Amino acid sequence: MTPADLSGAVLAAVAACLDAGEFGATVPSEAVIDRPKNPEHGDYATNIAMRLAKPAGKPARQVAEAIAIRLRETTGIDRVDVAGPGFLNITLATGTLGAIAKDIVTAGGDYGRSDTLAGQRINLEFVSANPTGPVHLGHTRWAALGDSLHRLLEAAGAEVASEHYTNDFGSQLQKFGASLHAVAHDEAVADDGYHGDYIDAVAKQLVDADPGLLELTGDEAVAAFTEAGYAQMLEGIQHSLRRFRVEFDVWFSEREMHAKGEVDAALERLRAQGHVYDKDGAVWLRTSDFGDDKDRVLVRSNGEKTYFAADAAYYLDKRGRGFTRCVYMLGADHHGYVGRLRTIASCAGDDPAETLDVLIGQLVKLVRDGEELRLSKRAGTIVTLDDFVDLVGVDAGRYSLARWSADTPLTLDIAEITRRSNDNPVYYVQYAHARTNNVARNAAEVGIGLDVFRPELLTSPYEASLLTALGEFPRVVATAAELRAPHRVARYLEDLASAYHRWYDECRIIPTGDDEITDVNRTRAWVNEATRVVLANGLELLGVTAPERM
RNA sequence: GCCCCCGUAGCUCAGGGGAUAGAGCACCGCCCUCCGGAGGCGGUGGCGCAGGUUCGAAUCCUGCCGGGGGCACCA
Repeated sequence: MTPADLSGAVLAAVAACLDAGEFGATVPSEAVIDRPKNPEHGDYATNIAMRLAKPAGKPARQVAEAIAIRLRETTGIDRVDVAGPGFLNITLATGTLGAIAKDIVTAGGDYGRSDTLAGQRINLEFVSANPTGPVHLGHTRWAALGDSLHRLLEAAGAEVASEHYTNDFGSQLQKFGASLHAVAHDEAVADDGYHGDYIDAVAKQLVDADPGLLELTGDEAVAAFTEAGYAQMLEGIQHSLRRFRVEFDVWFSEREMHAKGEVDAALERLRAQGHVYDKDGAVWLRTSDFGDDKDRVLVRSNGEKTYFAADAAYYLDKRGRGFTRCVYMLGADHHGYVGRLRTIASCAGDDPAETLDVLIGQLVKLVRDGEELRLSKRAGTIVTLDDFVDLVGVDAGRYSLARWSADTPLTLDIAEITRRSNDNPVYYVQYAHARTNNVARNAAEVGIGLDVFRPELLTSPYEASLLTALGEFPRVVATAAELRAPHRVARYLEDLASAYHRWYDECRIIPTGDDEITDVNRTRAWVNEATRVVLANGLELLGVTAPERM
């Protein structure tokens, strides 16, 4: 019996109470099923009686007693106790609880998938690194979280496209090209140009590949460096991300959007909807109508379209492609943009609460030997995605970034996240997975396979806590997707690994010495396999490998 | 001045109204006749402050204090 089944049973019991006139209320749409922290409180608990107490006009414990009487008649439920202010503490019959092991093994890679977000078409934009520099540590946090979220949303049944917006249009790219040009000619780079060490390296690479670049003069020369540098950086960005196991469905070019006239079309559309006006030679969007503190410029008096205009067009483009929801993952330094994105949506006639989801990620710091590794493009000591992967590896890197909520500033200690011991959550979880494989191999050698399954034999409290933990997985995936919080999956896997290790210590799959192999051992092999499945599925959602041996 | 995020153990952080607030690090201990000790068990120690909503608040609301980040005809 899964938590979802149990929820249904509880609601049925409530309905039976209402039919019998025990109290007046309506049947809620769902019953919240908790896993109590204290094992004395049963396998599961629900607070439904306390929620119904008010509409019923009766004390919660009285409501609970009435529900408990009905619930006790449910097949598979061993005990129902009313406790505290009106909790219903439920203990399942051992065979009922254990049955889930077989369900999980049968479902295999599909276990954890659901249709809770079915029908949603989600555009998920993240990283969107400017092609004027490498992918840095801030992007890397989003790369790990964004790619995991992509996997999570799909697992929850949504149709998802992950997208990287490449800002390959406008003055920044030109400044980048001018900087490369200057360095290649041993000239000083402008103060507002690009200065990192990588500029020297890229300029040298470009010239080595095409010495003719140095022969060009004037605007043509800068343009050539701009294009060659852009191509080089974009390829580098794509390579770095792929190495980090991050895949994008769409690489969106701002330049192409301009070329197709989409930005002009967007301006016209907004103008037709009455939100655009001209003042001081510039074109403005009346964002103040939607809560912004002042209006924003779309086209400057010199005729150049602002980044904001492109963003408006980009949003309209996404909606035009049929996405019902646009998720933006932005760094904390861009949070001022949230309001303006909402305004764009409002001006376009959308309800931002329905179509827009902006996630703000706080900064990441990397610490080694108690000292912060500096992240500063200007100083040329930028920490890049590639540096990060070189230092800690893809698995430890992805896991360490994905296990923390995006909205807290994060400090990672390199020594801590690369340690190969149980101190380190990524190895702790991976080791648990390797251990399930190892146990299965050893079990197979002595003739214990997945043939006999008698769940009523799984009577240990360690088994109960492992089995209820396994049963949580689909709900964890669904809520993590809904809250856009991949770290919940990581935390869950750590809990699961812990429950597994404890169970492994207490409940042997392979008998000791000359002890005979029994159906208990055979049934436990299913529990071991179910755990393997869930750990593998969970790690897959995080983009972390699940090794069979370590 | 206005806006956003964050204040939970000595440190890094989990806890989307529920029972005795958790994990790792650090510190102090314990467990290998037995499926991998990359494991298990135990101890020390905490919700910034003040109100409010609720049967019940770390969680929701308000104010204050502290930290971070934003408020361009830049991107």
